[in-house]
Amino acid sequence: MGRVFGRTKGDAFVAHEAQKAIARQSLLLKSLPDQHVETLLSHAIWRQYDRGETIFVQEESAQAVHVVLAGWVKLFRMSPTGAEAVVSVFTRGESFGEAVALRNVPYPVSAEAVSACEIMHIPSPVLISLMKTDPEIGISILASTFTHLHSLVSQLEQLKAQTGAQRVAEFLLNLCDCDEGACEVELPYDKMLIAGRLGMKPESLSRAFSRLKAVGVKINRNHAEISNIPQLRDYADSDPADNWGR
Amino acid sequence: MGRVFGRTKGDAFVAHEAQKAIARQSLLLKSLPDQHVETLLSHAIWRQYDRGETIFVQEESAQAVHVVLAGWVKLFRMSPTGAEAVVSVFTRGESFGEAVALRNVPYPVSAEAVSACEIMHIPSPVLISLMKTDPEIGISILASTFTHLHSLVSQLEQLKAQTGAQRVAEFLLNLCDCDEGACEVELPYDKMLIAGRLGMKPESLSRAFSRLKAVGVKINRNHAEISNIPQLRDYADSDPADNWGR
DNA sequence: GGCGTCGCTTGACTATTGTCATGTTCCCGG
DNA sequence: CCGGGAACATGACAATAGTCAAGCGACGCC
Repeated sequence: MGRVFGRTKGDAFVAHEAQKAIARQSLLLKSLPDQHVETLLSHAIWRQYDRGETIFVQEESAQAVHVVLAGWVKLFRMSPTGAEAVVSVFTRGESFGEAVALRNVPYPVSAEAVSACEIMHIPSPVLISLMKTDPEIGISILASTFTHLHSLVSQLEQLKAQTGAQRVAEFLLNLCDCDEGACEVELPYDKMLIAGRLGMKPESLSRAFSRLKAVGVKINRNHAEISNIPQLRDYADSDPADNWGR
Repeated sequence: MGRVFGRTKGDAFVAHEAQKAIARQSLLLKSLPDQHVETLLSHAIWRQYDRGETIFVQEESAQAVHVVLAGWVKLFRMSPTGAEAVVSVFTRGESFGEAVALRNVPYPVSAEAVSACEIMHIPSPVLISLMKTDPEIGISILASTFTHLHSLVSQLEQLKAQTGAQRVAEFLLNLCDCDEGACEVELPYDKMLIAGRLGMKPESLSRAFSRLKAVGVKINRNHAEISNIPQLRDYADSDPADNWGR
């Protein structure tokens, strides 16, 4: 199998139109003029990764921006003691590594495929040279970066101000399309990862799910039923200090 | 007093050279060509704020990038229940609001002066027009933004992987100049804010300080003595699960 | 088709943190 | 110099989350 760079980091493939279409719809590219998009697509490196494969590791220096076309990718940090902190989880149409790629600094996190993945890598020199011809590209990159910044801020707020069960409730609510009545959703990746993403242990996640039964949530394998969305939202935003019935 | 825009948001003042010098050394400006720096300085709005004064609030739309010249500023989020989550605390030479200013989107956080402050505001139109002439500006802004991103990632890791006392230990270590032997530092702002910044209640911070006595830390008012920096670092990075002597 | 691994759940126990109440000290304004 | 209030410390208690251990069940591999 053709290993690019001779490293065991993903197998190269040739992009089909369907894959390019996904890339075009990504937050990073969708607001750029077509001409630039085509340039970027034609210089991109396309790879697929198996579940568990490493995409890059902390401290490695950044050479590309990554756009997920299919599958799920987690960004995480290892603390000196070996504890893993999941920083974010990305899927189809999302991109990461923007701010790092342009500065040639080391990644602050590691990235790993948590399911089979297809990823498009845009080499940073391509991006930089294009940016010199059109500052609009810079704005686009800033937009993506800001989205990440925003999501990190939200996570911080949640960790600091909510209990585990409440964070799980918000997680479920984000999965729902509708915003009232009942809803059924599939959990997008396994519970161990969900636990990590929400800053808790798998055991605590299990218990959080049990607790949510009281506010009309039923979990079966990776399938979740929410009987009353507003009720769940109330729970998620309620003050843990108030003695909520229970 | 001359309220700019007729709002009660800071008093305008005319910048002295000393203040401009601080601005020039800020991460945001220091790598830019002199010519651009002068343009930005000459278009900047200079204001001072009293302790407790609001600089901007969440949801307000961003119109400028902010550079702290003196004093301390906190960025925080209010959860629906009224709990406050401190996202970051900035001081002399640091800037915030870069990513938001360029997109004209609402701030995800509120900003408040926690001590008397002097702040330089660079209106975003000035920045944007300059960016169109020189994409290097975009890179500079991305650099600042990346620094914030990185610090948020570190905070997330700490919150997810360390106990309160360990976070306090890291906080103290960041305050030290030296990296071995003993050290004395002043706590830069009051303990309530430190507690917020580290994601805990003031009571927990008090207890964390007591605990740190066991690893050679003495706190007296806002003065801290660390008798052995490597020992403290070991403590901060040790695994809470291991039964560390105690 | 059996079997082992791994993800997941549950229970018992411990540790950490938040909450509430109380008391001290310090700072600021009369 | 004397209150009054805010910041801070401390104790008792409750709630929450982590740890350890055991057990279940699905999936893949031989």
